Amino acid sequence: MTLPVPADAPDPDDVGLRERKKRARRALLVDTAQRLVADHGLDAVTVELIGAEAGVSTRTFFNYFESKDDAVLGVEDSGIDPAVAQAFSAGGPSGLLLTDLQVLVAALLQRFAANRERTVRALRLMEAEPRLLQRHLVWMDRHKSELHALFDGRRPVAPFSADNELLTMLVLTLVRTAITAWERSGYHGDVDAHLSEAVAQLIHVVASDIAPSGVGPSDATSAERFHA
Amino acid sequence: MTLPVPADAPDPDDVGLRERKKRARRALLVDTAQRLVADHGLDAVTVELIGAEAGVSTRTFFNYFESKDDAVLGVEDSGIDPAVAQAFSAGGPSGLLLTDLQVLVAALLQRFAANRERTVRALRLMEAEPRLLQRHLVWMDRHKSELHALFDGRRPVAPFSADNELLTMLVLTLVRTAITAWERSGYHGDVDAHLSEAVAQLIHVVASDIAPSGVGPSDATSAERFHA
DNA sequence: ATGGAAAAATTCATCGAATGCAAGATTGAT
DNA sequence: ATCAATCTTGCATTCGATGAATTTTTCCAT
Repeated sequence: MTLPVPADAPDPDDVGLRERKKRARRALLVDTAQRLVADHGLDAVTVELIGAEAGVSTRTFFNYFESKDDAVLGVEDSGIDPAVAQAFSAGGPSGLLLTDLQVLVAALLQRFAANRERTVRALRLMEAEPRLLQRHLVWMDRHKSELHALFDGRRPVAPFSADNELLTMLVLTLVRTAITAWERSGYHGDVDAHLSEAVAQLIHVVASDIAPSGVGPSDATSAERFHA
Repeated sequence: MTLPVPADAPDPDDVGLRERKKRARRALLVDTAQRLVADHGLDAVTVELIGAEAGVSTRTFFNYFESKDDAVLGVEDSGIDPAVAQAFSAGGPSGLLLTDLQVLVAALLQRFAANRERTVRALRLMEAEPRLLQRHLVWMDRHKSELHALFDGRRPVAPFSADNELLTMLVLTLVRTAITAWERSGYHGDVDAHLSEAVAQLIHVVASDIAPSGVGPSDATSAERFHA
C-alpha cells in the first residue's frame, strides 16, 4: 500500500489558479477599501461601494472579511511564527522572561508588517479613524488563547509567577508602544528598533520605582519589593 | 447687583424629578438588559426587546446609551477622581511613578465598581460574551486623552522618560489584570487587593530579567541595565 | 478534452443596530 | 396658567452583516 497523501494537504504555497485569484482579490479589496477610506472617510464608504469599485458583490466581500474594518486594516490572520513559539515554550531563547517576550513580540510585529506599504497605510488610517484602533485590540484578543498556550507551555520549563492575563497585556503594551513610536518617527526604518525602546521604557518605569533616587544597585528597596 | 447663579449650574446632585426619573430609567434599562442577556445570550436579545421589557421605546434606548453593549455593561462615564488626578499631576502622592500609577488605577477601579452588584453582573456577562470584552478596551480609549493630560501635567514636575502611550497601556494592563484576578477569586473581597498583586507581578516580571538568578539586591546587573 | 465533484461568487431575502427628524408629552420656572 | 426647555416617541432610513439557494468557476480523473 503506497503512502496516501492526506486528503486535504494544506499546502501553504498552493499556487493553483484558485488560490492565486483569491489572494489577488483579497489584496484588491484591501487596496480599494484603503484608498476609498483615505479619500472619503470611514463612515462615508459603504461595503457596497468598495465591492462595486473592486468588481465584487457585497456578499462576496463578507466571504473575505468579517467586517468592513477588517478589510480597511487588511487583517491577515497570521499566527505566531512556529519556530519562535516553540523556542518560547521551551523556555528560550534567553531564559529571561521579559527578554523572551520581546523576541516573541518582534516575531509578531515581523508578520504584522509583512507588507510594509499596506501596513503603513493601515496605520495612517488608524490615526485618522480612532474606531479602527479598537480593531487592533480585537486582533490581540484573537491571539489570546494562542499566547496563553505558549505561557502555559513555558511555565513548567522555566517557571514564573505572572498570570497569563498580565503577560498577554504586556505583549499588547509592547506592540502598541512600538507601533506608536514607529508612527511618530514617520515610519522610518524598522519597527523592531522601536520595540527595544519600548522595552527599555518599561524597565525604566518599574526600575525607577524599585531603586528610586538613582541610588544604585545596592538599594534595599529593591530586595524588599522584589521578594515581598 | 446680586450675584447671579451661573445660568447652567451643573449641580451633580440635582434631585429634580427630571433627574431622578432619568437615573431610575437608566438603571432599569441596565438591569433589564443584563437580565435578558444572562438568560438568552447577547445576540438573541434585541434592543427592541430590552425596550419593550423596560417600557421604553427603542429610540429612547439610544438616548441613554450609545450602543446595546454599553447598556449591557452599564457604562457610566465617570472620569477619574479629580483629587487623585490632581495629586498625580502634581507629582504625588509618593513621587514614585509606578506606585502613583497604582493609586491612579485604584481610583479608576473604585469608580468602575461603584455599584458592586451591577459590576459583577457585567463582568460575568463579559466572561460569557467575549465581544463585550472589547468594549472594555473602548472604555479605556475614551479616557485616553484624560490620562495623557495627566501624564503631561506630571512630566515637568516629576520627570520620567516613558511615552504616554506606554503608560496608558500600563494602566490598562493593571486594570485588566486586577479585574481578571478578581473574577477568578469569585469576586471575593475588594478589587484593590488584586491590584496590588498585579503590580507585584509586573515588578516581578521586569525584575527577574534585571536581576536574574535571584541573586538579591546587590546584583550589579540591575544597575547595568537600569542605567544603560 | 470532457464530465462531474468541489469551491467560490452571486442573487435575494432578511434582521437588527443605529441615526435624523418632527411631533407630542412632561417638567421646571415665573 | 403659561411658556420654554427637555425628554419621549413614532417614523423612515441607512447600512452592516448573515443565511439559503443558485449559478459560475476551477480542479482533477479518466
